Amino acid sequence: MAPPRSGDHGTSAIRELVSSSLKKTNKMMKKATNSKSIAEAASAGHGEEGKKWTTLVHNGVLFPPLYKRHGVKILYKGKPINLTPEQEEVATMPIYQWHQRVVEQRKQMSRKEKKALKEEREEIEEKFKWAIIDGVKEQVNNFKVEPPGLFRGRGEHPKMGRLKKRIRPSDMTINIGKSAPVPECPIIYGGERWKEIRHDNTVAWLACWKDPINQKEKYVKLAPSSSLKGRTDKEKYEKARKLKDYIPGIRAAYTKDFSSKDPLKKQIAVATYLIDKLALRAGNEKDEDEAETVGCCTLKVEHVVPLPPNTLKFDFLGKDSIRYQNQVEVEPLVFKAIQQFRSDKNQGNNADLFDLLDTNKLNAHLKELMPGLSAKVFRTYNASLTLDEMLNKKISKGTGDDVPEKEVAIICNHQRAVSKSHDAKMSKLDEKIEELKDVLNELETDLSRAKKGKQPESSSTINKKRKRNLSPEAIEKKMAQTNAKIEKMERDKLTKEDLKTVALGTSKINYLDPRITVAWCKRNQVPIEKIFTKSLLAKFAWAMDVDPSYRF
DNA sequence: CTCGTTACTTAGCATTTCTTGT
DNA sequence: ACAAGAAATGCTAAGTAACGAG
Repeated sequence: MAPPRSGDHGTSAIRELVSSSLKKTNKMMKKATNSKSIAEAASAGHGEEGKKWTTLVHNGVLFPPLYKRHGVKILYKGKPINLTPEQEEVATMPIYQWHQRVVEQRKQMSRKEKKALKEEREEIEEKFKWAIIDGVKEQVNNFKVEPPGLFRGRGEHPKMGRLKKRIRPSDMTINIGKSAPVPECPIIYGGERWKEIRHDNTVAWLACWKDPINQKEKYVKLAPSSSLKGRTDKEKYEKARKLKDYIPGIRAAYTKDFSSKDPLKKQIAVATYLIDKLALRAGNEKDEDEAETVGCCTLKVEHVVPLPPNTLKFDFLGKDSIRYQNQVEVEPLVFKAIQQFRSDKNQGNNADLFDLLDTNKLNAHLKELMPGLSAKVFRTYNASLTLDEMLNKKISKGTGDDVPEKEVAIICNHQRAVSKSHDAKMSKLDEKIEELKDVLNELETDLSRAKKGKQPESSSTINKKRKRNLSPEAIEKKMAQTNAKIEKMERDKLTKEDLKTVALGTSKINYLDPRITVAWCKRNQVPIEKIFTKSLLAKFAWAMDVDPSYRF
């Protein structure tokens, strides 16, 4: 029997790293692995309800270096002002040129210096990088404490520009196994204590603190490659697959409720329809001091415009203030319902479209239809099912004409800003295509001359070198190659333009059941490394042994 | 039921690293 | 050997959703 789950996750490289650094923590390991049998017993059966681990050992978190004074004074009414270190630190944050200079200095450093600095950094980080959970050494995701700075936020955030203050050990709660040594507070904070020490094995976090900007709890957790994360990720996809079995019934139920006399039922039905059909997010209520964004339940009248006979025009800012614009034909009853919801509201455009509804009620209703169902499951279901269908309908593999993930990214509205260099890249491609076309023209002249047994002309502006006297066949072959190059570049150009605002990575990380991809690779003899990066391979280690016939 | 709290996933963009063409 | 460009990773903000107290 394999040691606890270490065999089915992590690359050999990771394992090598692990074993080399294990020596240092050998003592702790011993203690942790001694309870292995308990851990196995827990995970073999169902374990205790809500229990995430039995033993947990880690070294806490790594704080950023304290601020180092530079002593440059700022002028106020022409006079230099004395600043306290704290004031100077904040004053330095908005000074763009100063930061540019720091960046420039770093660039100037030689390769060697950079490497040395990096190694030094890695040595410090090594200690915090790992946790031992139920006897297995796993990577910690975010062991570096977020440094202080000026808060930007996304979109029109009311708190933009606020100072995000430094996090200290006294802000930090540590969660760790009862028998594990409590990590020491860093000495630079001279005798400061952790805020609290907990031994809560019903949660997956190693440390937490309150974000000073939004007063929300933030957590230090294990990396996506960990078996704990892998397990929950797999469960997410299994739940989405279960929805597949329930979906006919769910659709029948909400279709029936489109004409319900109970107004709440009717709103739930229409909202569920939109979440199912358009993969909208649930839409929790938001505070005044957050950017004004919406999801399904928080849509306003102005966000959904009915265009007769049965089209809805959506236009609103969703998560991260990303604009959702879409125009879709809907069921006539849904169209009518939306018209009615809109006209019911006499407060105008800013009124809630689903005024009787919130995510609590919606999810409570979904739970009645399928155990564990909530709004977000529909996004996973929709994305994964779409990919599965795309990959299995196209028999003509490897044409490379279309990116199957694009469809999914568009459904989920995963967008990205057009890169600064996009236009430059496109014109460069154009240039190269023009060059190749010139080459082609010249080859054509050469060909007709060669056919008549003449030497090629050597007056080319492109190629000053004297040409070889090639046979017509050889020239034709060259022409075909050049043509193929041009066509490839034209295709590249099209896809590049097509995908310039589409973020393909988000769905790959969060919505697409990796087993679909792995199985497809197995069926088509495509190495999985071509599709998943190193970190995705680690994250999806649990999916690698899937049967080639797997369907979502 | 509502509200604040808690714990977790999902997200785009900045930064770093790798690859490629010269 | 190197710079430019592409790809990968890192960072942390911004969501979802469950839960418990009143």
